[in-house]
Amino acid sequence: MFSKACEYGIRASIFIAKNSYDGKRVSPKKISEEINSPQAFTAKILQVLVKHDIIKSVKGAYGGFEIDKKHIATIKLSQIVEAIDGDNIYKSCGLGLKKCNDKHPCPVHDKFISIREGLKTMLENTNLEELALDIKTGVSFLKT
Amino acid sequence: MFSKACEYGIRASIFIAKNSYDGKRVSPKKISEEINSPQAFTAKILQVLVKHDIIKSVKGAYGGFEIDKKHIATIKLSQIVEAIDGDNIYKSCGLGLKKCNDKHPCPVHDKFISIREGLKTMLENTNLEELALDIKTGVSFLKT
DNA sequence: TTTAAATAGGATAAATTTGTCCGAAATAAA
DNA sequence: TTTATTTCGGACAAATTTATCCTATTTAAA
Ligand code: FES
Ligand code: FES
Repeated sequence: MFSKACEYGIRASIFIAKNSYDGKRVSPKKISEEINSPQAFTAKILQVLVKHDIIKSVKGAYGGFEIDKKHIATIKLSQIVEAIDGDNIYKSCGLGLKKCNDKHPCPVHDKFISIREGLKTMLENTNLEELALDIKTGVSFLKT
Repeated sequence: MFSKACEYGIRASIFIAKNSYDGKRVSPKKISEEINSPQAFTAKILQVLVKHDIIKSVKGAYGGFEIDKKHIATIKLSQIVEAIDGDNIYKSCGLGLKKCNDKHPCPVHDKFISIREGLKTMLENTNLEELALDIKTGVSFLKT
C-alpha cells in the first residue's frame, strides 16, 4: 500500500509527536530504535518531512526532532503520505493506465475509485494527535 | 497499490477472457500489444496465471492463451491478485509492523482494516465476465 | 517424419527502492 | 574560542522489482 519510506515516516512522526507533548526532542537513533527501522534510512526520511514543514529539526548539541505542540493536531496523515509517496495513491489508475479518467476508464475504474476515495478520506480525517495519544495510553504500538 | 506485474496480469486476463468469448486464443505478443505492456515480462506473468489454473495455455502451432468460457464468470479479481502479489494486501499492517494484530495494533489499525476489508470485498465480488463484457461493449479500456 | 509456430524457462540486465557510510555544517555549553 | 554533539547532504551499496534475450520443449499441419 505505502512504501517502506512512508511507513517509517508515519511511525516516526507519531513517535516525535508523542515526545513533543512531553517537551522532549528525539534523535534519529532513538526514533529508529523505538519504531524499529533502519537508522540512516529513517534519517533521510526525516529530512523530507522537515523540508515539507511537517516536523522541525534543531541542529547542534541538544538538538533533535520535534513538532510544535499546537501544530500536532493539525497535521493530517494525508500530508505525510503525500510528502513521501506523492499523490499517486490518490490519483493513479488501479490497473496502471497512464491516466485515471472518467471518460476513458479502465475496467475497474468505478469500483476502484470508491476504495481510493475511502482511503483518501480516512487519511485526510486522521491527525497526528489522536494517533500519538493512543501510543501514550498504550492502546496502540509502533513496533513488533 | 498493486505491483506492475499484477496490473499487467489483470489486464491480460480480461483481454484473454474477452477473446475466449469469441473462441479465439491469443499470443503474448498480441496481448502485450492490446494492453500496452512489455511482451516478455507479460509472458512471464501469464505463466504464473497458468500455474494457478486461472488461464489455460496451449503449446505449439495454433496455440495460445485462453480461458474456458464456462470458467470466466467464476474467476474473481481476488484470485488473480493473490496469484501474483500474494495475500499481503489482505493481511499486512498499513504501517509495516511484522504482524497486523487486534491484540497489538498499530495506531491506524482500525481505520486501515476497514479500508483493506473494503478492497478485499471488492476484489472478491468482481469477476472476469463483467470486466470483459465492458471491454467488449466499449464501456471501458485496457490501454492508454 | 519434417517443419513451422507457439509456450516454457533460465540467465541476465536495467531500473527503482531500500539501506549504509562518512564528512560538512550548525549549535550550545564549557 | 574551543569542543562535543547533532542534523544535513552526497556518494555509494544492496535488495527487489521490472524487463529483456535466448534456447528448449511442445504441438499441429504439411
Ligand atoms: S482508469 Fe483505472 S482506476 Fe480510473
Ligand atoms: S496492525 Fe497495523 S493495520 Fe493492523
